[in-house]
Amino acid sequence: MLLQFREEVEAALTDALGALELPTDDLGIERPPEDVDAVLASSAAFRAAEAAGAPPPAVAADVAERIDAGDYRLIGAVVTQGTYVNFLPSDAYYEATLEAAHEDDYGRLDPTGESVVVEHTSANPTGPVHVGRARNPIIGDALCRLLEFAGYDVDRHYYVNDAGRQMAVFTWAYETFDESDLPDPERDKPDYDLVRYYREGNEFLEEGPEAEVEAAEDAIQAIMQGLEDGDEETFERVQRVVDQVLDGMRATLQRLGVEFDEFVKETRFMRAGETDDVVERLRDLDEAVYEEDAWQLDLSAFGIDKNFVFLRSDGTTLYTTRDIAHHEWKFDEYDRAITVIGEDHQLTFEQLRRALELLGHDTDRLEQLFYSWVNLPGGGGMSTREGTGVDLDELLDEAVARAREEVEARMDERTRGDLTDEEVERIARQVGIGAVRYDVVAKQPTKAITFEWDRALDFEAQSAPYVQYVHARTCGILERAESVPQAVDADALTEPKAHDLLETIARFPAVVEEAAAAREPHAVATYTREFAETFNGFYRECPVLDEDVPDDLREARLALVAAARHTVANALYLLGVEAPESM
RNA sequence: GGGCGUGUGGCCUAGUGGACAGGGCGGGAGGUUCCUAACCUCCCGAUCGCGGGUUCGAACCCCGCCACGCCCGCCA
Repeated sequence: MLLQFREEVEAALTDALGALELPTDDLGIERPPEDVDAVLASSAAFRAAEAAGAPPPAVAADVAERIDAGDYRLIGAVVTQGTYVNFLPSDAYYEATLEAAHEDDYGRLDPTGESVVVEHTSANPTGPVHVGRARNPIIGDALCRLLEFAGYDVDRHYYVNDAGRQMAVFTWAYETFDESDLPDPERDKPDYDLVRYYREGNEFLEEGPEAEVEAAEDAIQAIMQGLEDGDEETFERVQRVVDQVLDGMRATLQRLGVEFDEFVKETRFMRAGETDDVVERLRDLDEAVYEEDAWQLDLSAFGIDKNFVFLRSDGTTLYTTRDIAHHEWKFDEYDRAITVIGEDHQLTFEQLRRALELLGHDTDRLEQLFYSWVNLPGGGGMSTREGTGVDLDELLDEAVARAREEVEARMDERTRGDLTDEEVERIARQVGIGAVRYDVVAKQPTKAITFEWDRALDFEAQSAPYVQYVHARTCGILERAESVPQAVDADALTEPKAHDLLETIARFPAVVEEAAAAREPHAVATYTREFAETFNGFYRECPVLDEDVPDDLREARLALVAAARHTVANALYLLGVEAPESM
């Protein structure tokens, strides 16, 4: 309802400033500090003071004077506080909020008619997903949920790098080494099984006897050439490895609640000839240069000193060359393309963007969301090839185990019956996985983070369980009440804490709109925290089911709790954090 | 050396031009015969990396510097 309130405030301010012959280009609408009793405020008087030839507070008073709250449905009163013009809500504002949030899908915005493909994760199918990469699926999936909720038509893609040198090495290693020479897999999953060959192969290439390494390089080269030439048998050999590893990785991502609409393989753009076509067109560009037997693009006009090599001297293409074909396909199929990608790919992505621009594409349709790496304490990075780091499976196991301990520790203090084993397991899973996702999604992606068990799995305040607990509380109340009233009178809700809660609920659709527009899922996490705090304030001061509560008040408070439940459930959904009905 | 990013109490973090910088962790003091205490209340604690500039007003914009991260491969 805040969105509608804002529209009224805009209209009111525009009219008032216009009537006073003051500029209306910057209305200065903002959200006031917590202790100010207004939904929105305007700081326009600061800037209008000079034009008005009067001190700012006097201008604010004039503006407020000009606005008749009675002309508006949602604005209850307009008051000044110093230079600020504050807009207070009407009874109808609370009424309308309660009514809107009665719906299960409260906060969902109207379809925009715009299609967008979000590519995220896209980790090379070389082995188990580790924590260093875990930011990508978590941020990417939250972004997808957010955009979809905000009315976009979203497709989720995982781009599979199945054609690079890495995969050629992997395929060669898989076909060359014998399982009996490898260590036992860390888990009974195909990605853990196969990564042993990949690691063994890389080690061999680095430290093996020179002559044998040379022979291996020939074999690897043959695989790459086979892919480039569209050789079916080579494709199948590589796919045998790729598909197995991918199955394992997909299973891990599924534990996190992350799923995709499509796994797009880069070989697809080689088989049908799109990549060759891209090479042709790049070669025809004025910026194309042929140096040291390789075709390159001179991007110095864009401030990129490093030449972008798009065709190796051996005639094979590079990752980014294939990615150009991939993105041309995205441009054909979707209105917008967003890629969630590690900051270490910034230069490559810039080269991709510029190349696409030179090929005549409108690259404003291409967006990227960079996140920085997760490091290990002590400064080490995580590498699949070297086998360093913490596997995502390991993190999730540990998270659930710690959550289980927490649930069991709280069993003794429970005032309401024991939990069954299934319930303990369900809560542990929801809380453990939720804590991991929340911890990652709540932070700005550009900030570097260092992985620490205790911090990642802290179930105290400002974590998923804190918010999940609020959801469980709403469910607890509603379950006991048995029925939620259909039509209620919001006028019965007079306490400040009830109004605070309604105002916070009213903000939700605006939070969705702004977070989606800015591509900032973490803003939703910030909101859930504020929401939980506000709900707990209401919970403390406004009993719902107490015998002393009169019927009409009880009904109104029940409706408010139902509205709160829909809001927090949807907010958690956007973050990919499950909303337990009890915990 | 160049490019991109980050710098907010002891630690983590929100806040991209406006009302005393908001939370959490930690430390201290309290709260439950009452809808789930994974909760709440109060207290302790900040030269918003440093220096300049723009502005009525700067954590936020501009310039310089410092620190840290990432990139600068015919890898992905």
